[in-house]
Amino acid sequence: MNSSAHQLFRQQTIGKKKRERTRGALLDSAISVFANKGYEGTRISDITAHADVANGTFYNYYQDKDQLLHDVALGLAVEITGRINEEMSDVTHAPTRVALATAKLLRTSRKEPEWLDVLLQGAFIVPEVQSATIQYLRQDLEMGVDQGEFNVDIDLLLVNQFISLIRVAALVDPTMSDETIENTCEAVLRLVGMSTANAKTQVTAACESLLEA
Amino acid sequence: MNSSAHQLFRQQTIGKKKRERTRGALLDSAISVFANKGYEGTRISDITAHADVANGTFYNYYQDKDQLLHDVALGLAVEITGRINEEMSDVTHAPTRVALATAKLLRTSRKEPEWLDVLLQGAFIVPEVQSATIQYLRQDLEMGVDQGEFNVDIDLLLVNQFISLIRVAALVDPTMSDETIENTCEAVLRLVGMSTANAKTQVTAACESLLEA
DNA sequence: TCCAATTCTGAAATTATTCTCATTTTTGAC
DNA sequence: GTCAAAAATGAGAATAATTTCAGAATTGGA
Repeated sequence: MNSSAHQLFRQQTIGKKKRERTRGALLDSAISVFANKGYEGTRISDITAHADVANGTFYNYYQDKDQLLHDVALGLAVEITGRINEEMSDVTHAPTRVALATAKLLRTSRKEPEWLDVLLQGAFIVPEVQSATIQYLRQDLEMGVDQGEFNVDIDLLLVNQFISLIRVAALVDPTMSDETIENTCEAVLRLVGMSTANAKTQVTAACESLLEA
Repeated sequence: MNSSAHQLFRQQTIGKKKRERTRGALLDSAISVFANKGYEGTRISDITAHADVANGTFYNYYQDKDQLLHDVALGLAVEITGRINEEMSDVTHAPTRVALATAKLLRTSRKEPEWLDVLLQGAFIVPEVQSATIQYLRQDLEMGVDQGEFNVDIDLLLVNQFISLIRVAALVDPTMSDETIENTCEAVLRLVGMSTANAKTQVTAACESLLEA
C-alpha cells in the first residue's frame, strides 16, 4: 500500500526522528482511508495496511480511532485555513473575502479531494475541529454585515448553513468543476443576502483574480 | 424495549396478518435506532432488541441493514411528502409553496424528530429515496422560475443545497424552534434568489397561514 | 376446538475486529 | 562500529457482531 498522492503529514515530519515519521504515515493514511470508507466504516487494520506498518503499531500512537480523527482533522483545519488566510491578508472587502475563501477552499478540494472530505467529517464529530473551522468564517461574515454588504443575522445556524453548502459541492461534484465552484460561491453570497446579480459580479471578479495568481 | 412514541408502520399494519405486523415493528424500531445511533453505528441486535423480538427474527424479513434502511426511508419519504403535498394542493404561488413545504417539513421534524433524521440519512445513501425526495421540490422550484419569482438556475446542485439547509436545521436545533424554522425558510428563499426583505415577507405570510390551519 | 402452516426463538457456529505483549528489529548518539 | 534505548512486529487472546437452523410457539381458517 502507501499509494497516497498527498503527503501532508509525512512532509511535515521529514528530518524528525522515527517516531514522528511513523505518526505522519499513519495520519496520511488515515486521510485516504477515512475519505474512501468514511470514519465509521474504517477499520484500524485498513489504516495500518495503507501505511505499511503492522497492526500493533497503531496502538503505539493512538488508543482509538477517535483520537486519530481528532489529530487528522485538526491538522487539516490548521493547514487549510492557514494557507487560505495567509493568501487573503490584503483583502478587506468582505464579499470578496468570502467569495475568494470559498473558491480557494473548493480549489483545494479539486487538487486534494480527500482533505476537504475528512476535514468536514471531523468538523461534524470533533467539537474542537468545528470551532477551528468556524472561527475565520464568522469574522468575515460579520465584517460583511458591518460593511453593509450582507443583509442577514450572523448566528450559528447561518454559519452551519454556509459550511453545508461547501459540503454539498464536494458531494454532488467530486471533480469540483469550475462551474460547481462558481455556482457554490454565488449560492453562499445569496445565502448571506446579496442579490443574484450582485453575487454573480463579485464571484466573477474574485475568480478572475484567482486565475492571475 | 419498544418504547417509541411514534408508530408509523405499526399503525399501517394493524389488522393485517402477523407477518406484516412484525415487519411494522421492525421498521418502527429501525427509525428510532437509526436516528439515535446513526445508520453505520446501528447493530442488527439493537433493532431486534428495540422491537422486542429475537435476533433471528430479523432474518425472516431482511437480508441486511441496507434493505431495511431502503424500506424505512422510502416509507418515510412517501408518508411525509404525501402529507405535505396533499395539504398544499390549492397553493399555486411558488414562493408560498416552497416556504410552506419547508415550514411543514420542519414542523413534522419538531413532532417526530426521528422521521426527518432517518429520511435524510436514507436520501444520502439510497438513490431511490433521493429521487423520491427531490421530485416534488424540483417542480416547485421550476414553477418559481417560470413565475419570475426565483432568479437562479435549477440544477442538481441547487436541489441538494436546498436539502442540505433542511438537514442543517435539524442538526443545529433538534428542538426545532419557531425561530429556526423561520430562519431556515428565509434562507432557502434567499438561496433561490429572493431578496432578504422579500423572503421575510413570504415567510411571515406562510407561517401565519400555518397557524390558522 | 383443532391442527397444518406460519412465525418466532435463541443457542451456537461463523466471521470480523480489536487489542496485547513477548520478541525482534531498527535507530541514532557516542 | 557499538549498544542501549526506541520502535515495530504479528501471532493469538479477547471481544463483538452476524448468521443459521432445528425445535418451540403461535396463528387463524375451517
